[in-house]
Amino acid sequence: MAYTKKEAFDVDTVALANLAKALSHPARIAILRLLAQRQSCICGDIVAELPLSQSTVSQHLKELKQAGLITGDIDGPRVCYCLNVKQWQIARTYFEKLFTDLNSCTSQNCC
Amino acid sequence: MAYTKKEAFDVDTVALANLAKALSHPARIAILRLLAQRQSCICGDIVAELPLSQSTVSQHLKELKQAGLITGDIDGPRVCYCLNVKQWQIARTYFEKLFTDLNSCTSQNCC
DNA sequence: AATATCAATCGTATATTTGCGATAAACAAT
DNA sequence: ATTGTTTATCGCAAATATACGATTGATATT
Repeated sequence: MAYTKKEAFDVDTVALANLAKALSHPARIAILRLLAQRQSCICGDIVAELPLSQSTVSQHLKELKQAGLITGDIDGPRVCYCLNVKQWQIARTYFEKLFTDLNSCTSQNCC
Repeated sequence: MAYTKKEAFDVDTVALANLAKALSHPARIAILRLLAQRQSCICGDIVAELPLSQSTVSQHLKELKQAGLITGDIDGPRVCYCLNVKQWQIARTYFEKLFTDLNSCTSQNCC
C-alpha cells in the first residue's frame, strides 16, 4: 500500500504538488520571507527569528533546499542561505499556469 | 508536543501555508484541472478519471472543500463540484504577493 | 416497499511530517 | 591540541496524511 500514488500522475502535476508542499508550512514561508527581506544572506539568524528549535529549523531548511528553492553555501563554520532565483521563476510559472487554467472556468454552469 | 506550531506564526502566513497544503497533492491538482477543463461540473466522474478509489477521491474533495477552493452542491443522488472562483482569487493574491516579495531580493550579495 | 446508484464516512494499515534534545561534524580561535 | 561556535544529523514521540475496503445514508427508480 503506497503512501502516495505519485507515479500515476503526470510529471508537471507532481512537480507543482512538490513545490506546493515545500510552501505548505508557515515556518518555511517565514524563512523565505526572511531571506528576501534581509539583503545579506542569513545562516543561523533564522533560528533566532523563528519560534522553533535549531534542529527543527535545520530540517525546514533542508526541505526548502531539496525543493531547490534555496541554496546553502558553507562559509567557514556558518552556512549562508539564499533564495534560488532561477527555481523561483520556475515555481512562479507553474503556479501562474495553474491560476490561468482555473480562470478559464468562468462559465458558471451550476455553482 | 504540538504537531505544528501554527499559533506562533501570523495569520497571513498560516493562510498561505494552508492554501499551499491544499495544492500539495497531485490528485488534488488533477481534480482542480478537471473541474476547470470541463465546462459542466463533475460529480463522481472525477473518480473515473483518477487512478484512486472512490473513498480516497472523496477525501481529497473534502480537503479542497475545507480549503474553500471548491464547492459541492447536492443534486439528487449526485454531488456537483465546482471551483470557488472567489476563493481562488484570494489564493492567487496570496501567492502573487509571496512571489513579488521574493522577487525584491535581487541584490545577489553572496549566492 | 424493494432495489439500485451515488457519495460520504468509518475503520484500519502504513507512510510521512513535525518537533525536540542530544550528539556529531566542521571550522575558527585561542 | 583544546576549546568554542555553528549547523547537520540521529533517535525518538506524537500528530497527520494517504489509501483502501466496507458500510452507511440519501435519493431515484422500479
